[in-house]
Amino acid sequence: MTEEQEVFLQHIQKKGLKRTAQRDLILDMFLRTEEHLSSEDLYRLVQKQDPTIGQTTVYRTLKLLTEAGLAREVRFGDGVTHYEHNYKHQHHDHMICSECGRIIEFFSAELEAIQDAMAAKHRFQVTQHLLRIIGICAECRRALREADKAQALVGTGAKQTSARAR
Amino acid sequence: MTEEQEVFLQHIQKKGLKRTAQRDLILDMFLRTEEHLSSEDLYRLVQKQDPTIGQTTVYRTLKLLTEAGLAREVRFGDGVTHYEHNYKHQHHDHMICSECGRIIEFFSAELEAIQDAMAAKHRFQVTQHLLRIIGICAECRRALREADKAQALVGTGAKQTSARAR
DNA sequence: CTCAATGCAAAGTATTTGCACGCTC
DNA sequence: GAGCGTGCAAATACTTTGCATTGAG
Repeated sequence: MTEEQEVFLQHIQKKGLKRTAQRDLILDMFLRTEEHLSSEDLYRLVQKQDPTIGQTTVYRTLKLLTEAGLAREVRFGDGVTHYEHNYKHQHHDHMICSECGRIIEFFSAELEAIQDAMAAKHRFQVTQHLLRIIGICAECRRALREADKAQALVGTGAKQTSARAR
Repeated sequence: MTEEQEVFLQHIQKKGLKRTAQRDLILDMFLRTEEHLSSEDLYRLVQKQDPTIGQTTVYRTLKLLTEAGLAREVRFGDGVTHYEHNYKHQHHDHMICSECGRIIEFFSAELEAIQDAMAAKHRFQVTQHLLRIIGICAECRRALREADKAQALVGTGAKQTSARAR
């Protein structure tokens, strides 16, 4: 039994809820995945193990995991709620590449400190914070540069877009 | 004709689009409002001036304003897209009170600098960034403290929620 | 006179809820 | 056994799309 499972059980019991095979499986699949999962993603993973499980249960269980402090909701702005590990995981922020969708996690103690200072200045009691940097990752930048180079060699006036919208 | 209207017209023309009474009105109402508007909010405002205008047009025009650089999409995580002024407005971030929904805008040059430094470290080219601090604002904190105090005086075991969910 | 814009209704997404049945505690 | 949990379908909330009509350039 992992520490996370302990935490989950304790939360379950404290709230007078029940342990079920579905919840166990969903937690298990969630823990195995070190990525940002949407409910849909997790649903698909869980389905492979037990096709009878319902989408609704995954939604509900993710809420439960969030309450228990095991998961954290992250919204990247595409209308889908993603979840990531939150138990004994240091808080971190995200850079999102608008070209390839890659997500880079990073952490800066300075950043955290300044955020806290700003909050204190407004006598605002922080519950959580979320920082999202959107832009173009190193690889996509290189790819784009090469595309432009190729383009320059062709030297025609043909309109080709080297940058794409998301 | 304000500068913003110029910008809008230029964008319209550059893209071979057309100027319409609806677009003018929507832009006008948007400019008059120094708040974070959802499409729904703006729709209601615009309706007062011209009840024949459709929700769809407001959605479409807000996208247009965003393209033109006049508006900026902000998602606070409640599933609704909000828009705020973006033309010659300094970038700023938000603290959101989970009790009353109040939104406090703030800016920190240090914060911006560190974000840029973090991005540079990952050779990530920043397009935009978004920082959201969620917590409890000064007023709600005070209200909650007072509620707790009153509660303590009563001294009963009666369950009263001093904190509310959103 | 052409093509974009509009408004409506319908379709899409993502998520939540009502409900009858099944399973923990 | 009592009540929570489950899966389904339906509902909801926000946003986008198809389409016929209207209107700008």
